[in-house]
Amino acid sequence: MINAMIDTVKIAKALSDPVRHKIMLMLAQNNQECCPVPGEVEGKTGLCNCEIMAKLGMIQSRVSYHMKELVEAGIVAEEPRGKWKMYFIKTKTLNQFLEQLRADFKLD
Amino acid sequence: MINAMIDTVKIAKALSDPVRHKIMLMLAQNNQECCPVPGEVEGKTGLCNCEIMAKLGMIQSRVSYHMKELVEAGIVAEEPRGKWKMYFIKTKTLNQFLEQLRADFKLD
DNA sequence: TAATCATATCAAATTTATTTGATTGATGCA
DNA sequence: TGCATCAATCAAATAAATTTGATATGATTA
Repeated sequence: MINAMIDTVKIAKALSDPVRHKIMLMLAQNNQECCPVPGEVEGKTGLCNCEIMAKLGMIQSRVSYHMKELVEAGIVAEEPRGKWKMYFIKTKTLNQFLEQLRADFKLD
Repeated sequence: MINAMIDTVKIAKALSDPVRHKIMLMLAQNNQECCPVPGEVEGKTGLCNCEIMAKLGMIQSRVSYHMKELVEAGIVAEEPRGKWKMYFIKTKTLNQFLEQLRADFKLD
């Protein structure tokens, strides 16, 4: 499979909102408590929408909006689990993002 | 000197605008043509405002606004050179930014 | 000093992003 | 089927970011 082009501006924008940053931290910590079937993608377990709502104390449509932004930026994967939806951090894409920045800005 | 705290959300926001991303790429390429005294910070040469305006074809106040955003995010340094102002990419801070993301998101 | 040049700042206009509450659609279960 | 649950979408409201043109500041030069 050919690597998708990394849109660094788009990913940076996804990470530039405090709510989404918190969500990413949560996803990275592999927490999952409320959903019956823990998911696994790239060796990581995921979170469902309901748990994110609970942890952040935010209403459903707000969480849904931000999850969509993260998915569209390509740094979060989603997978339906019955009427739930599990979200997973896309480690590979984030690594590519960092590599791209490293190359663009000539870092070490 | 103690390392300044890295505000990843703030830096991501700075990088999330296409104009600023272009500017960062330009700064990373060490170009400098129009200014009499090339600057040097962290081993990099810099760019003056006027050259950024010319390269991007943008008016002065617009460039000034974006440079301020980059400086306030901590990823660009500025240094007056007479009536010009030179800008430098802050490689160290960008490296710290990447390291922070790597740790936050448990990347390799 | 006066004029010029480079940049900063400001207010207004515009555009884009975020939040909310309501509604819809889809799934699972009684 | 009918009901309950979870998530997506929509429209409206709000907030934040960006752009522009005008003006101000500060340095250089004639």
